[in-house]
Amino acid sequence: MSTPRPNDTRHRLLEAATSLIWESSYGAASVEGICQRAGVNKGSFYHFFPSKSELAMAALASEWEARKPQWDEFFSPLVAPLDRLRRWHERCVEEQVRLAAENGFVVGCPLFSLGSEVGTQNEPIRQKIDELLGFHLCYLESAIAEAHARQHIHAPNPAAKARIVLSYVEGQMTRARIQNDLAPVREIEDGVFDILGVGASCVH
Amino acid sequence: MSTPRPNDTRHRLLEAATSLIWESSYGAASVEGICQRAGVNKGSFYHFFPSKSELAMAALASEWEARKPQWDEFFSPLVAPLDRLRRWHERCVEEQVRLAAENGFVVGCPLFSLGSEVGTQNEPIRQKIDELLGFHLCYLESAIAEAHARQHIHAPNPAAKARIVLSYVEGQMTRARIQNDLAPVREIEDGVFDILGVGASCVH
DNA sequence: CTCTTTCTAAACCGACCGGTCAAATCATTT
DNA sequence: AAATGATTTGACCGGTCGGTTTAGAAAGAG
Repeated sequence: MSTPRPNDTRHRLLEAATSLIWESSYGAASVEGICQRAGVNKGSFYHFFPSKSELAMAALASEWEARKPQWDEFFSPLVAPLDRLRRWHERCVEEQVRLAAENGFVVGCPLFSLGSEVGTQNEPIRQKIDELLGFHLCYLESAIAEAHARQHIHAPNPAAKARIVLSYVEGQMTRARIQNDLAPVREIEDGVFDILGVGASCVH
Repeated sequence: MSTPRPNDTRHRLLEAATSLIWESSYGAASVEGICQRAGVNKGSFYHFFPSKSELAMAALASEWEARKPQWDEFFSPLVAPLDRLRRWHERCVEEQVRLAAENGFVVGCPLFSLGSEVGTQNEPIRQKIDELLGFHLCYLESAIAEAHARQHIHAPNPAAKARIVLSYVEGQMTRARIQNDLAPVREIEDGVFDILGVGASCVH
């Protein structure tokens, strides 16, 4: 009859951590602050997570788990390879616009922000982010390889091209955060297609 | 007769802050730690700088002041435009190799690391980094525009191309930090020339 | 030499940090 | 109803945070 809510507190903590770290930074997001946003006492925090860094890792894993289905959808083989990139970018812009409106400033990509912050300080988190970025790379490489196979673009080395595209995209996301301006996010699509050698007026 | 050393303490603080923030992060670099590395007491710190964030800004300004002559040299009009990029990249790799050996891990670009960490938290620092990244953009755009004018590459919109190259380069630098691997730094040159549409066996 | 300014030393501050704990409460099962 | 384990509470810990304070050393300037 009543709501089942299994592990509601744990879930709220994960969400609070995700949003707080995303908005500010790992160092600036205190355990106290995370608990406050989750409406939870600190004791409960340490009942579910052994430490702040373990929570961060769990939050990363949980975030990816929640996003993966959408990535699979965007990069579905049913979609033309270059359209996969278009839809994916479209979704990124939407999300950044929404978050910027909610928070008052552009937040960019949490993987890059968090990764470059704690990369030299916390090895487990570093590895986790490295793994997740590797997933991103896979999706990109797959689309690029298929676009090349169908001769939509010329990319004889899809893995190398995917690394270029990923670094460019993440660089733009981070520039957007640093400039506090959505423009770099919006121009990602043009930039990616420029990198892939697709004429601006080719499709769509 | 004795060493003149004007403002030696202030200078040591700037250097200590630069290296500590570069290696770890703004949040993780404490005032105490910075003073310790500089061999200075906290009282002296607050004699020269009103706050930690002001020190960070001064350190950024000082760093750029020290680096600018070299940038001007690398991007000198006497050098062929694409060679400017080559030498600049060469210097980046050297520096990252040295720092990685000194610190035990790849540090990447401090502007991006610091910028994405405090971008949403500290507006003055954000603006300062934005300004410095703007300088980088200018150097790149100039070289790209000239390479286009001399028909070494096709880049009818040098400003847009420069933004692509900068984001890619910074993205690779950050990936190097996150992966704790120098490979992304080393492949920047190939990536840049791929983006600029220069055939791999074109020059050099 | 003294006065004044610049700088350094070191103790000190309240706030907050990540993390702990024992007791209380809730939900299940028996 | 009793017992049991999972969950929640809020006070509490030592330590460190960014920053202040005050006394005095150094060093020119008159």
